[in-house]
Amino acid sequence: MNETPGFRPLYRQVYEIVVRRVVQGEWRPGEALPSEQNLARELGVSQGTIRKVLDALTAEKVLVRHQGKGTFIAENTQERAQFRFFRMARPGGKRLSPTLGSENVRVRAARAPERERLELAREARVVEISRVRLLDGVPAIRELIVLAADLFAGIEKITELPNSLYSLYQAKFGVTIVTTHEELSAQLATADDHRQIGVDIGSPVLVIDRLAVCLPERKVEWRLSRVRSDNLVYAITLT
Amino acid sequence: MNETPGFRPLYRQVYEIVVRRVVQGEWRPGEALPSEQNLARELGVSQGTIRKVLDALTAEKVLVRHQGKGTFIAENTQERAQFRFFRMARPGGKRLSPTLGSENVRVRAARAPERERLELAREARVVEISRVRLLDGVPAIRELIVLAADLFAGIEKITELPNSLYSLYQAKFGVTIVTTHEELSAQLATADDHRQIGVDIGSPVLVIDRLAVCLPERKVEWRLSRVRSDNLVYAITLT
DNA sequence: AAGTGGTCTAGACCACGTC
DNA sequence: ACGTGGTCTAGACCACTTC
Repeated sequence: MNETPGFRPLYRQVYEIVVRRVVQGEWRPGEALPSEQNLARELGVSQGTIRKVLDALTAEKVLVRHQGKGTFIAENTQERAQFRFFRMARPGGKRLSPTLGSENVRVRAARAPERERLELAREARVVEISRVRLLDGVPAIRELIVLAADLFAGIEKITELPNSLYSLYQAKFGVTIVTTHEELSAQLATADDHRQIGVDIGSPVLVIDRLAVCLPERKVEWRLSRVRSDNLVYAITLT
Repeated sequence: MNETPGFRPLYRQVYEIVVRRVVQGEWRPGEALPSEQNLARELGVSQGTIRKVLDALTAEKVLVRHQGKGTFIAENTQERAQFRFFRMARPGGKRLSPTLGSENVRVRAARAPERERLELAREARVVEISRVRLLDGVPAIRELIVLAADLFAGIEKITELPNSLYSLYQAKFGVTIVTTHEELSAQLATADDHRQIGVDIGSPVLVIDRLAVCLPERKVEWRLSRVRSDNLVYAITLT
């Protein structure tokens, strides 16, 4: 008579404990966690069990481990965040990093489609960021970003937003993006595209509709990017 | 004085042994491998070590494991291969499965760009497959597929190619695709696009340039897909 | 009941980085 | 020399499947 209706392995519980402590900011980005031995003793489990947890969080890119040094909170540094979630490249090769063109930030009430995508309450507010980014100095991307305002209080007061917003989210607001869902399509350039990124009206643009999810599972950012498609590709490896 | 110039952990060597046996077809797709205990004994390592290897191959989707039953060679069934490497969907939701429109297969000498992409010798031959695929019954995708002919001898004699070629590659030619590199861009529909998938000339199409890599690392397929972009997206989750 | 993968432990030793 | 993560082992027990 073994019912075991809700069997949950020990490492699962330990995983949740560690995640909670990471999310609460017990260790800052770049800082080291206690060693495996110490964590194991502290939580009353064996080294093998805590190891399984730390390895899982490393696979999720929440932690980084260095043999001989320790286990650290992963830093969403500019470069790292860039190469992880920004996937534009030249055909056949070199990954690109965008630089900032112009930007515009405002806080306003959420509209219906935004509430739906971000799963917000009726009276919720959002931060809207619209900006133009350059590739090799040429205007190439239009971005419209919508954030759940409750998580990013005061972001509109930051004058110069960094290149990679995800490192800002982590450093200033404690929001770690771990997953994004993207939908790509091809569309024709509009008059606005022409004005902002200089493409001819009716030329092809790649449109990326992205929903970003943070560590304690929550949808926090909706981003629409329109990218000029001349001599430029979205590069991805599936495994 | 410990030089350890080429230190390689035991599980690495075991991994290569198991991969070799899988590639040589010692077990057929769907068939069970020996149990962990038996494999461990056979290879002279502990259960923990063989376990690490089998878990890695499971992560690579080469094996599938079922508690209480055993470890099996993963089958690239139609549905599975579809959902793994075919990423078209309706906006906001439902993944789609294509069906076959028309197809055309021929074997010919490799051209220069094909030799370069597939890393083929000067005198190599390739299989060229061009086909049109339907989504919900409507012509939607033009595919041009180029294969290294030496691995797929006789494929041109197969009259009706299956929906997912990757399951065919595995079942009939022992080629297991494990990775693909894709480059996406937006382009304008050509006269050929109009003829074959019915889009207006000058409307936007999503172009996917894919290079597929099989298990003992080798580039085996180059595929160019042109997809109509009305009410259709390429859906992907980044982690 | 028997066999499989999944979990968990305790302990040993190794490679790496730092002091 | 020391502490860290990385590897490897041996053994126990658990949950799941099949007979």
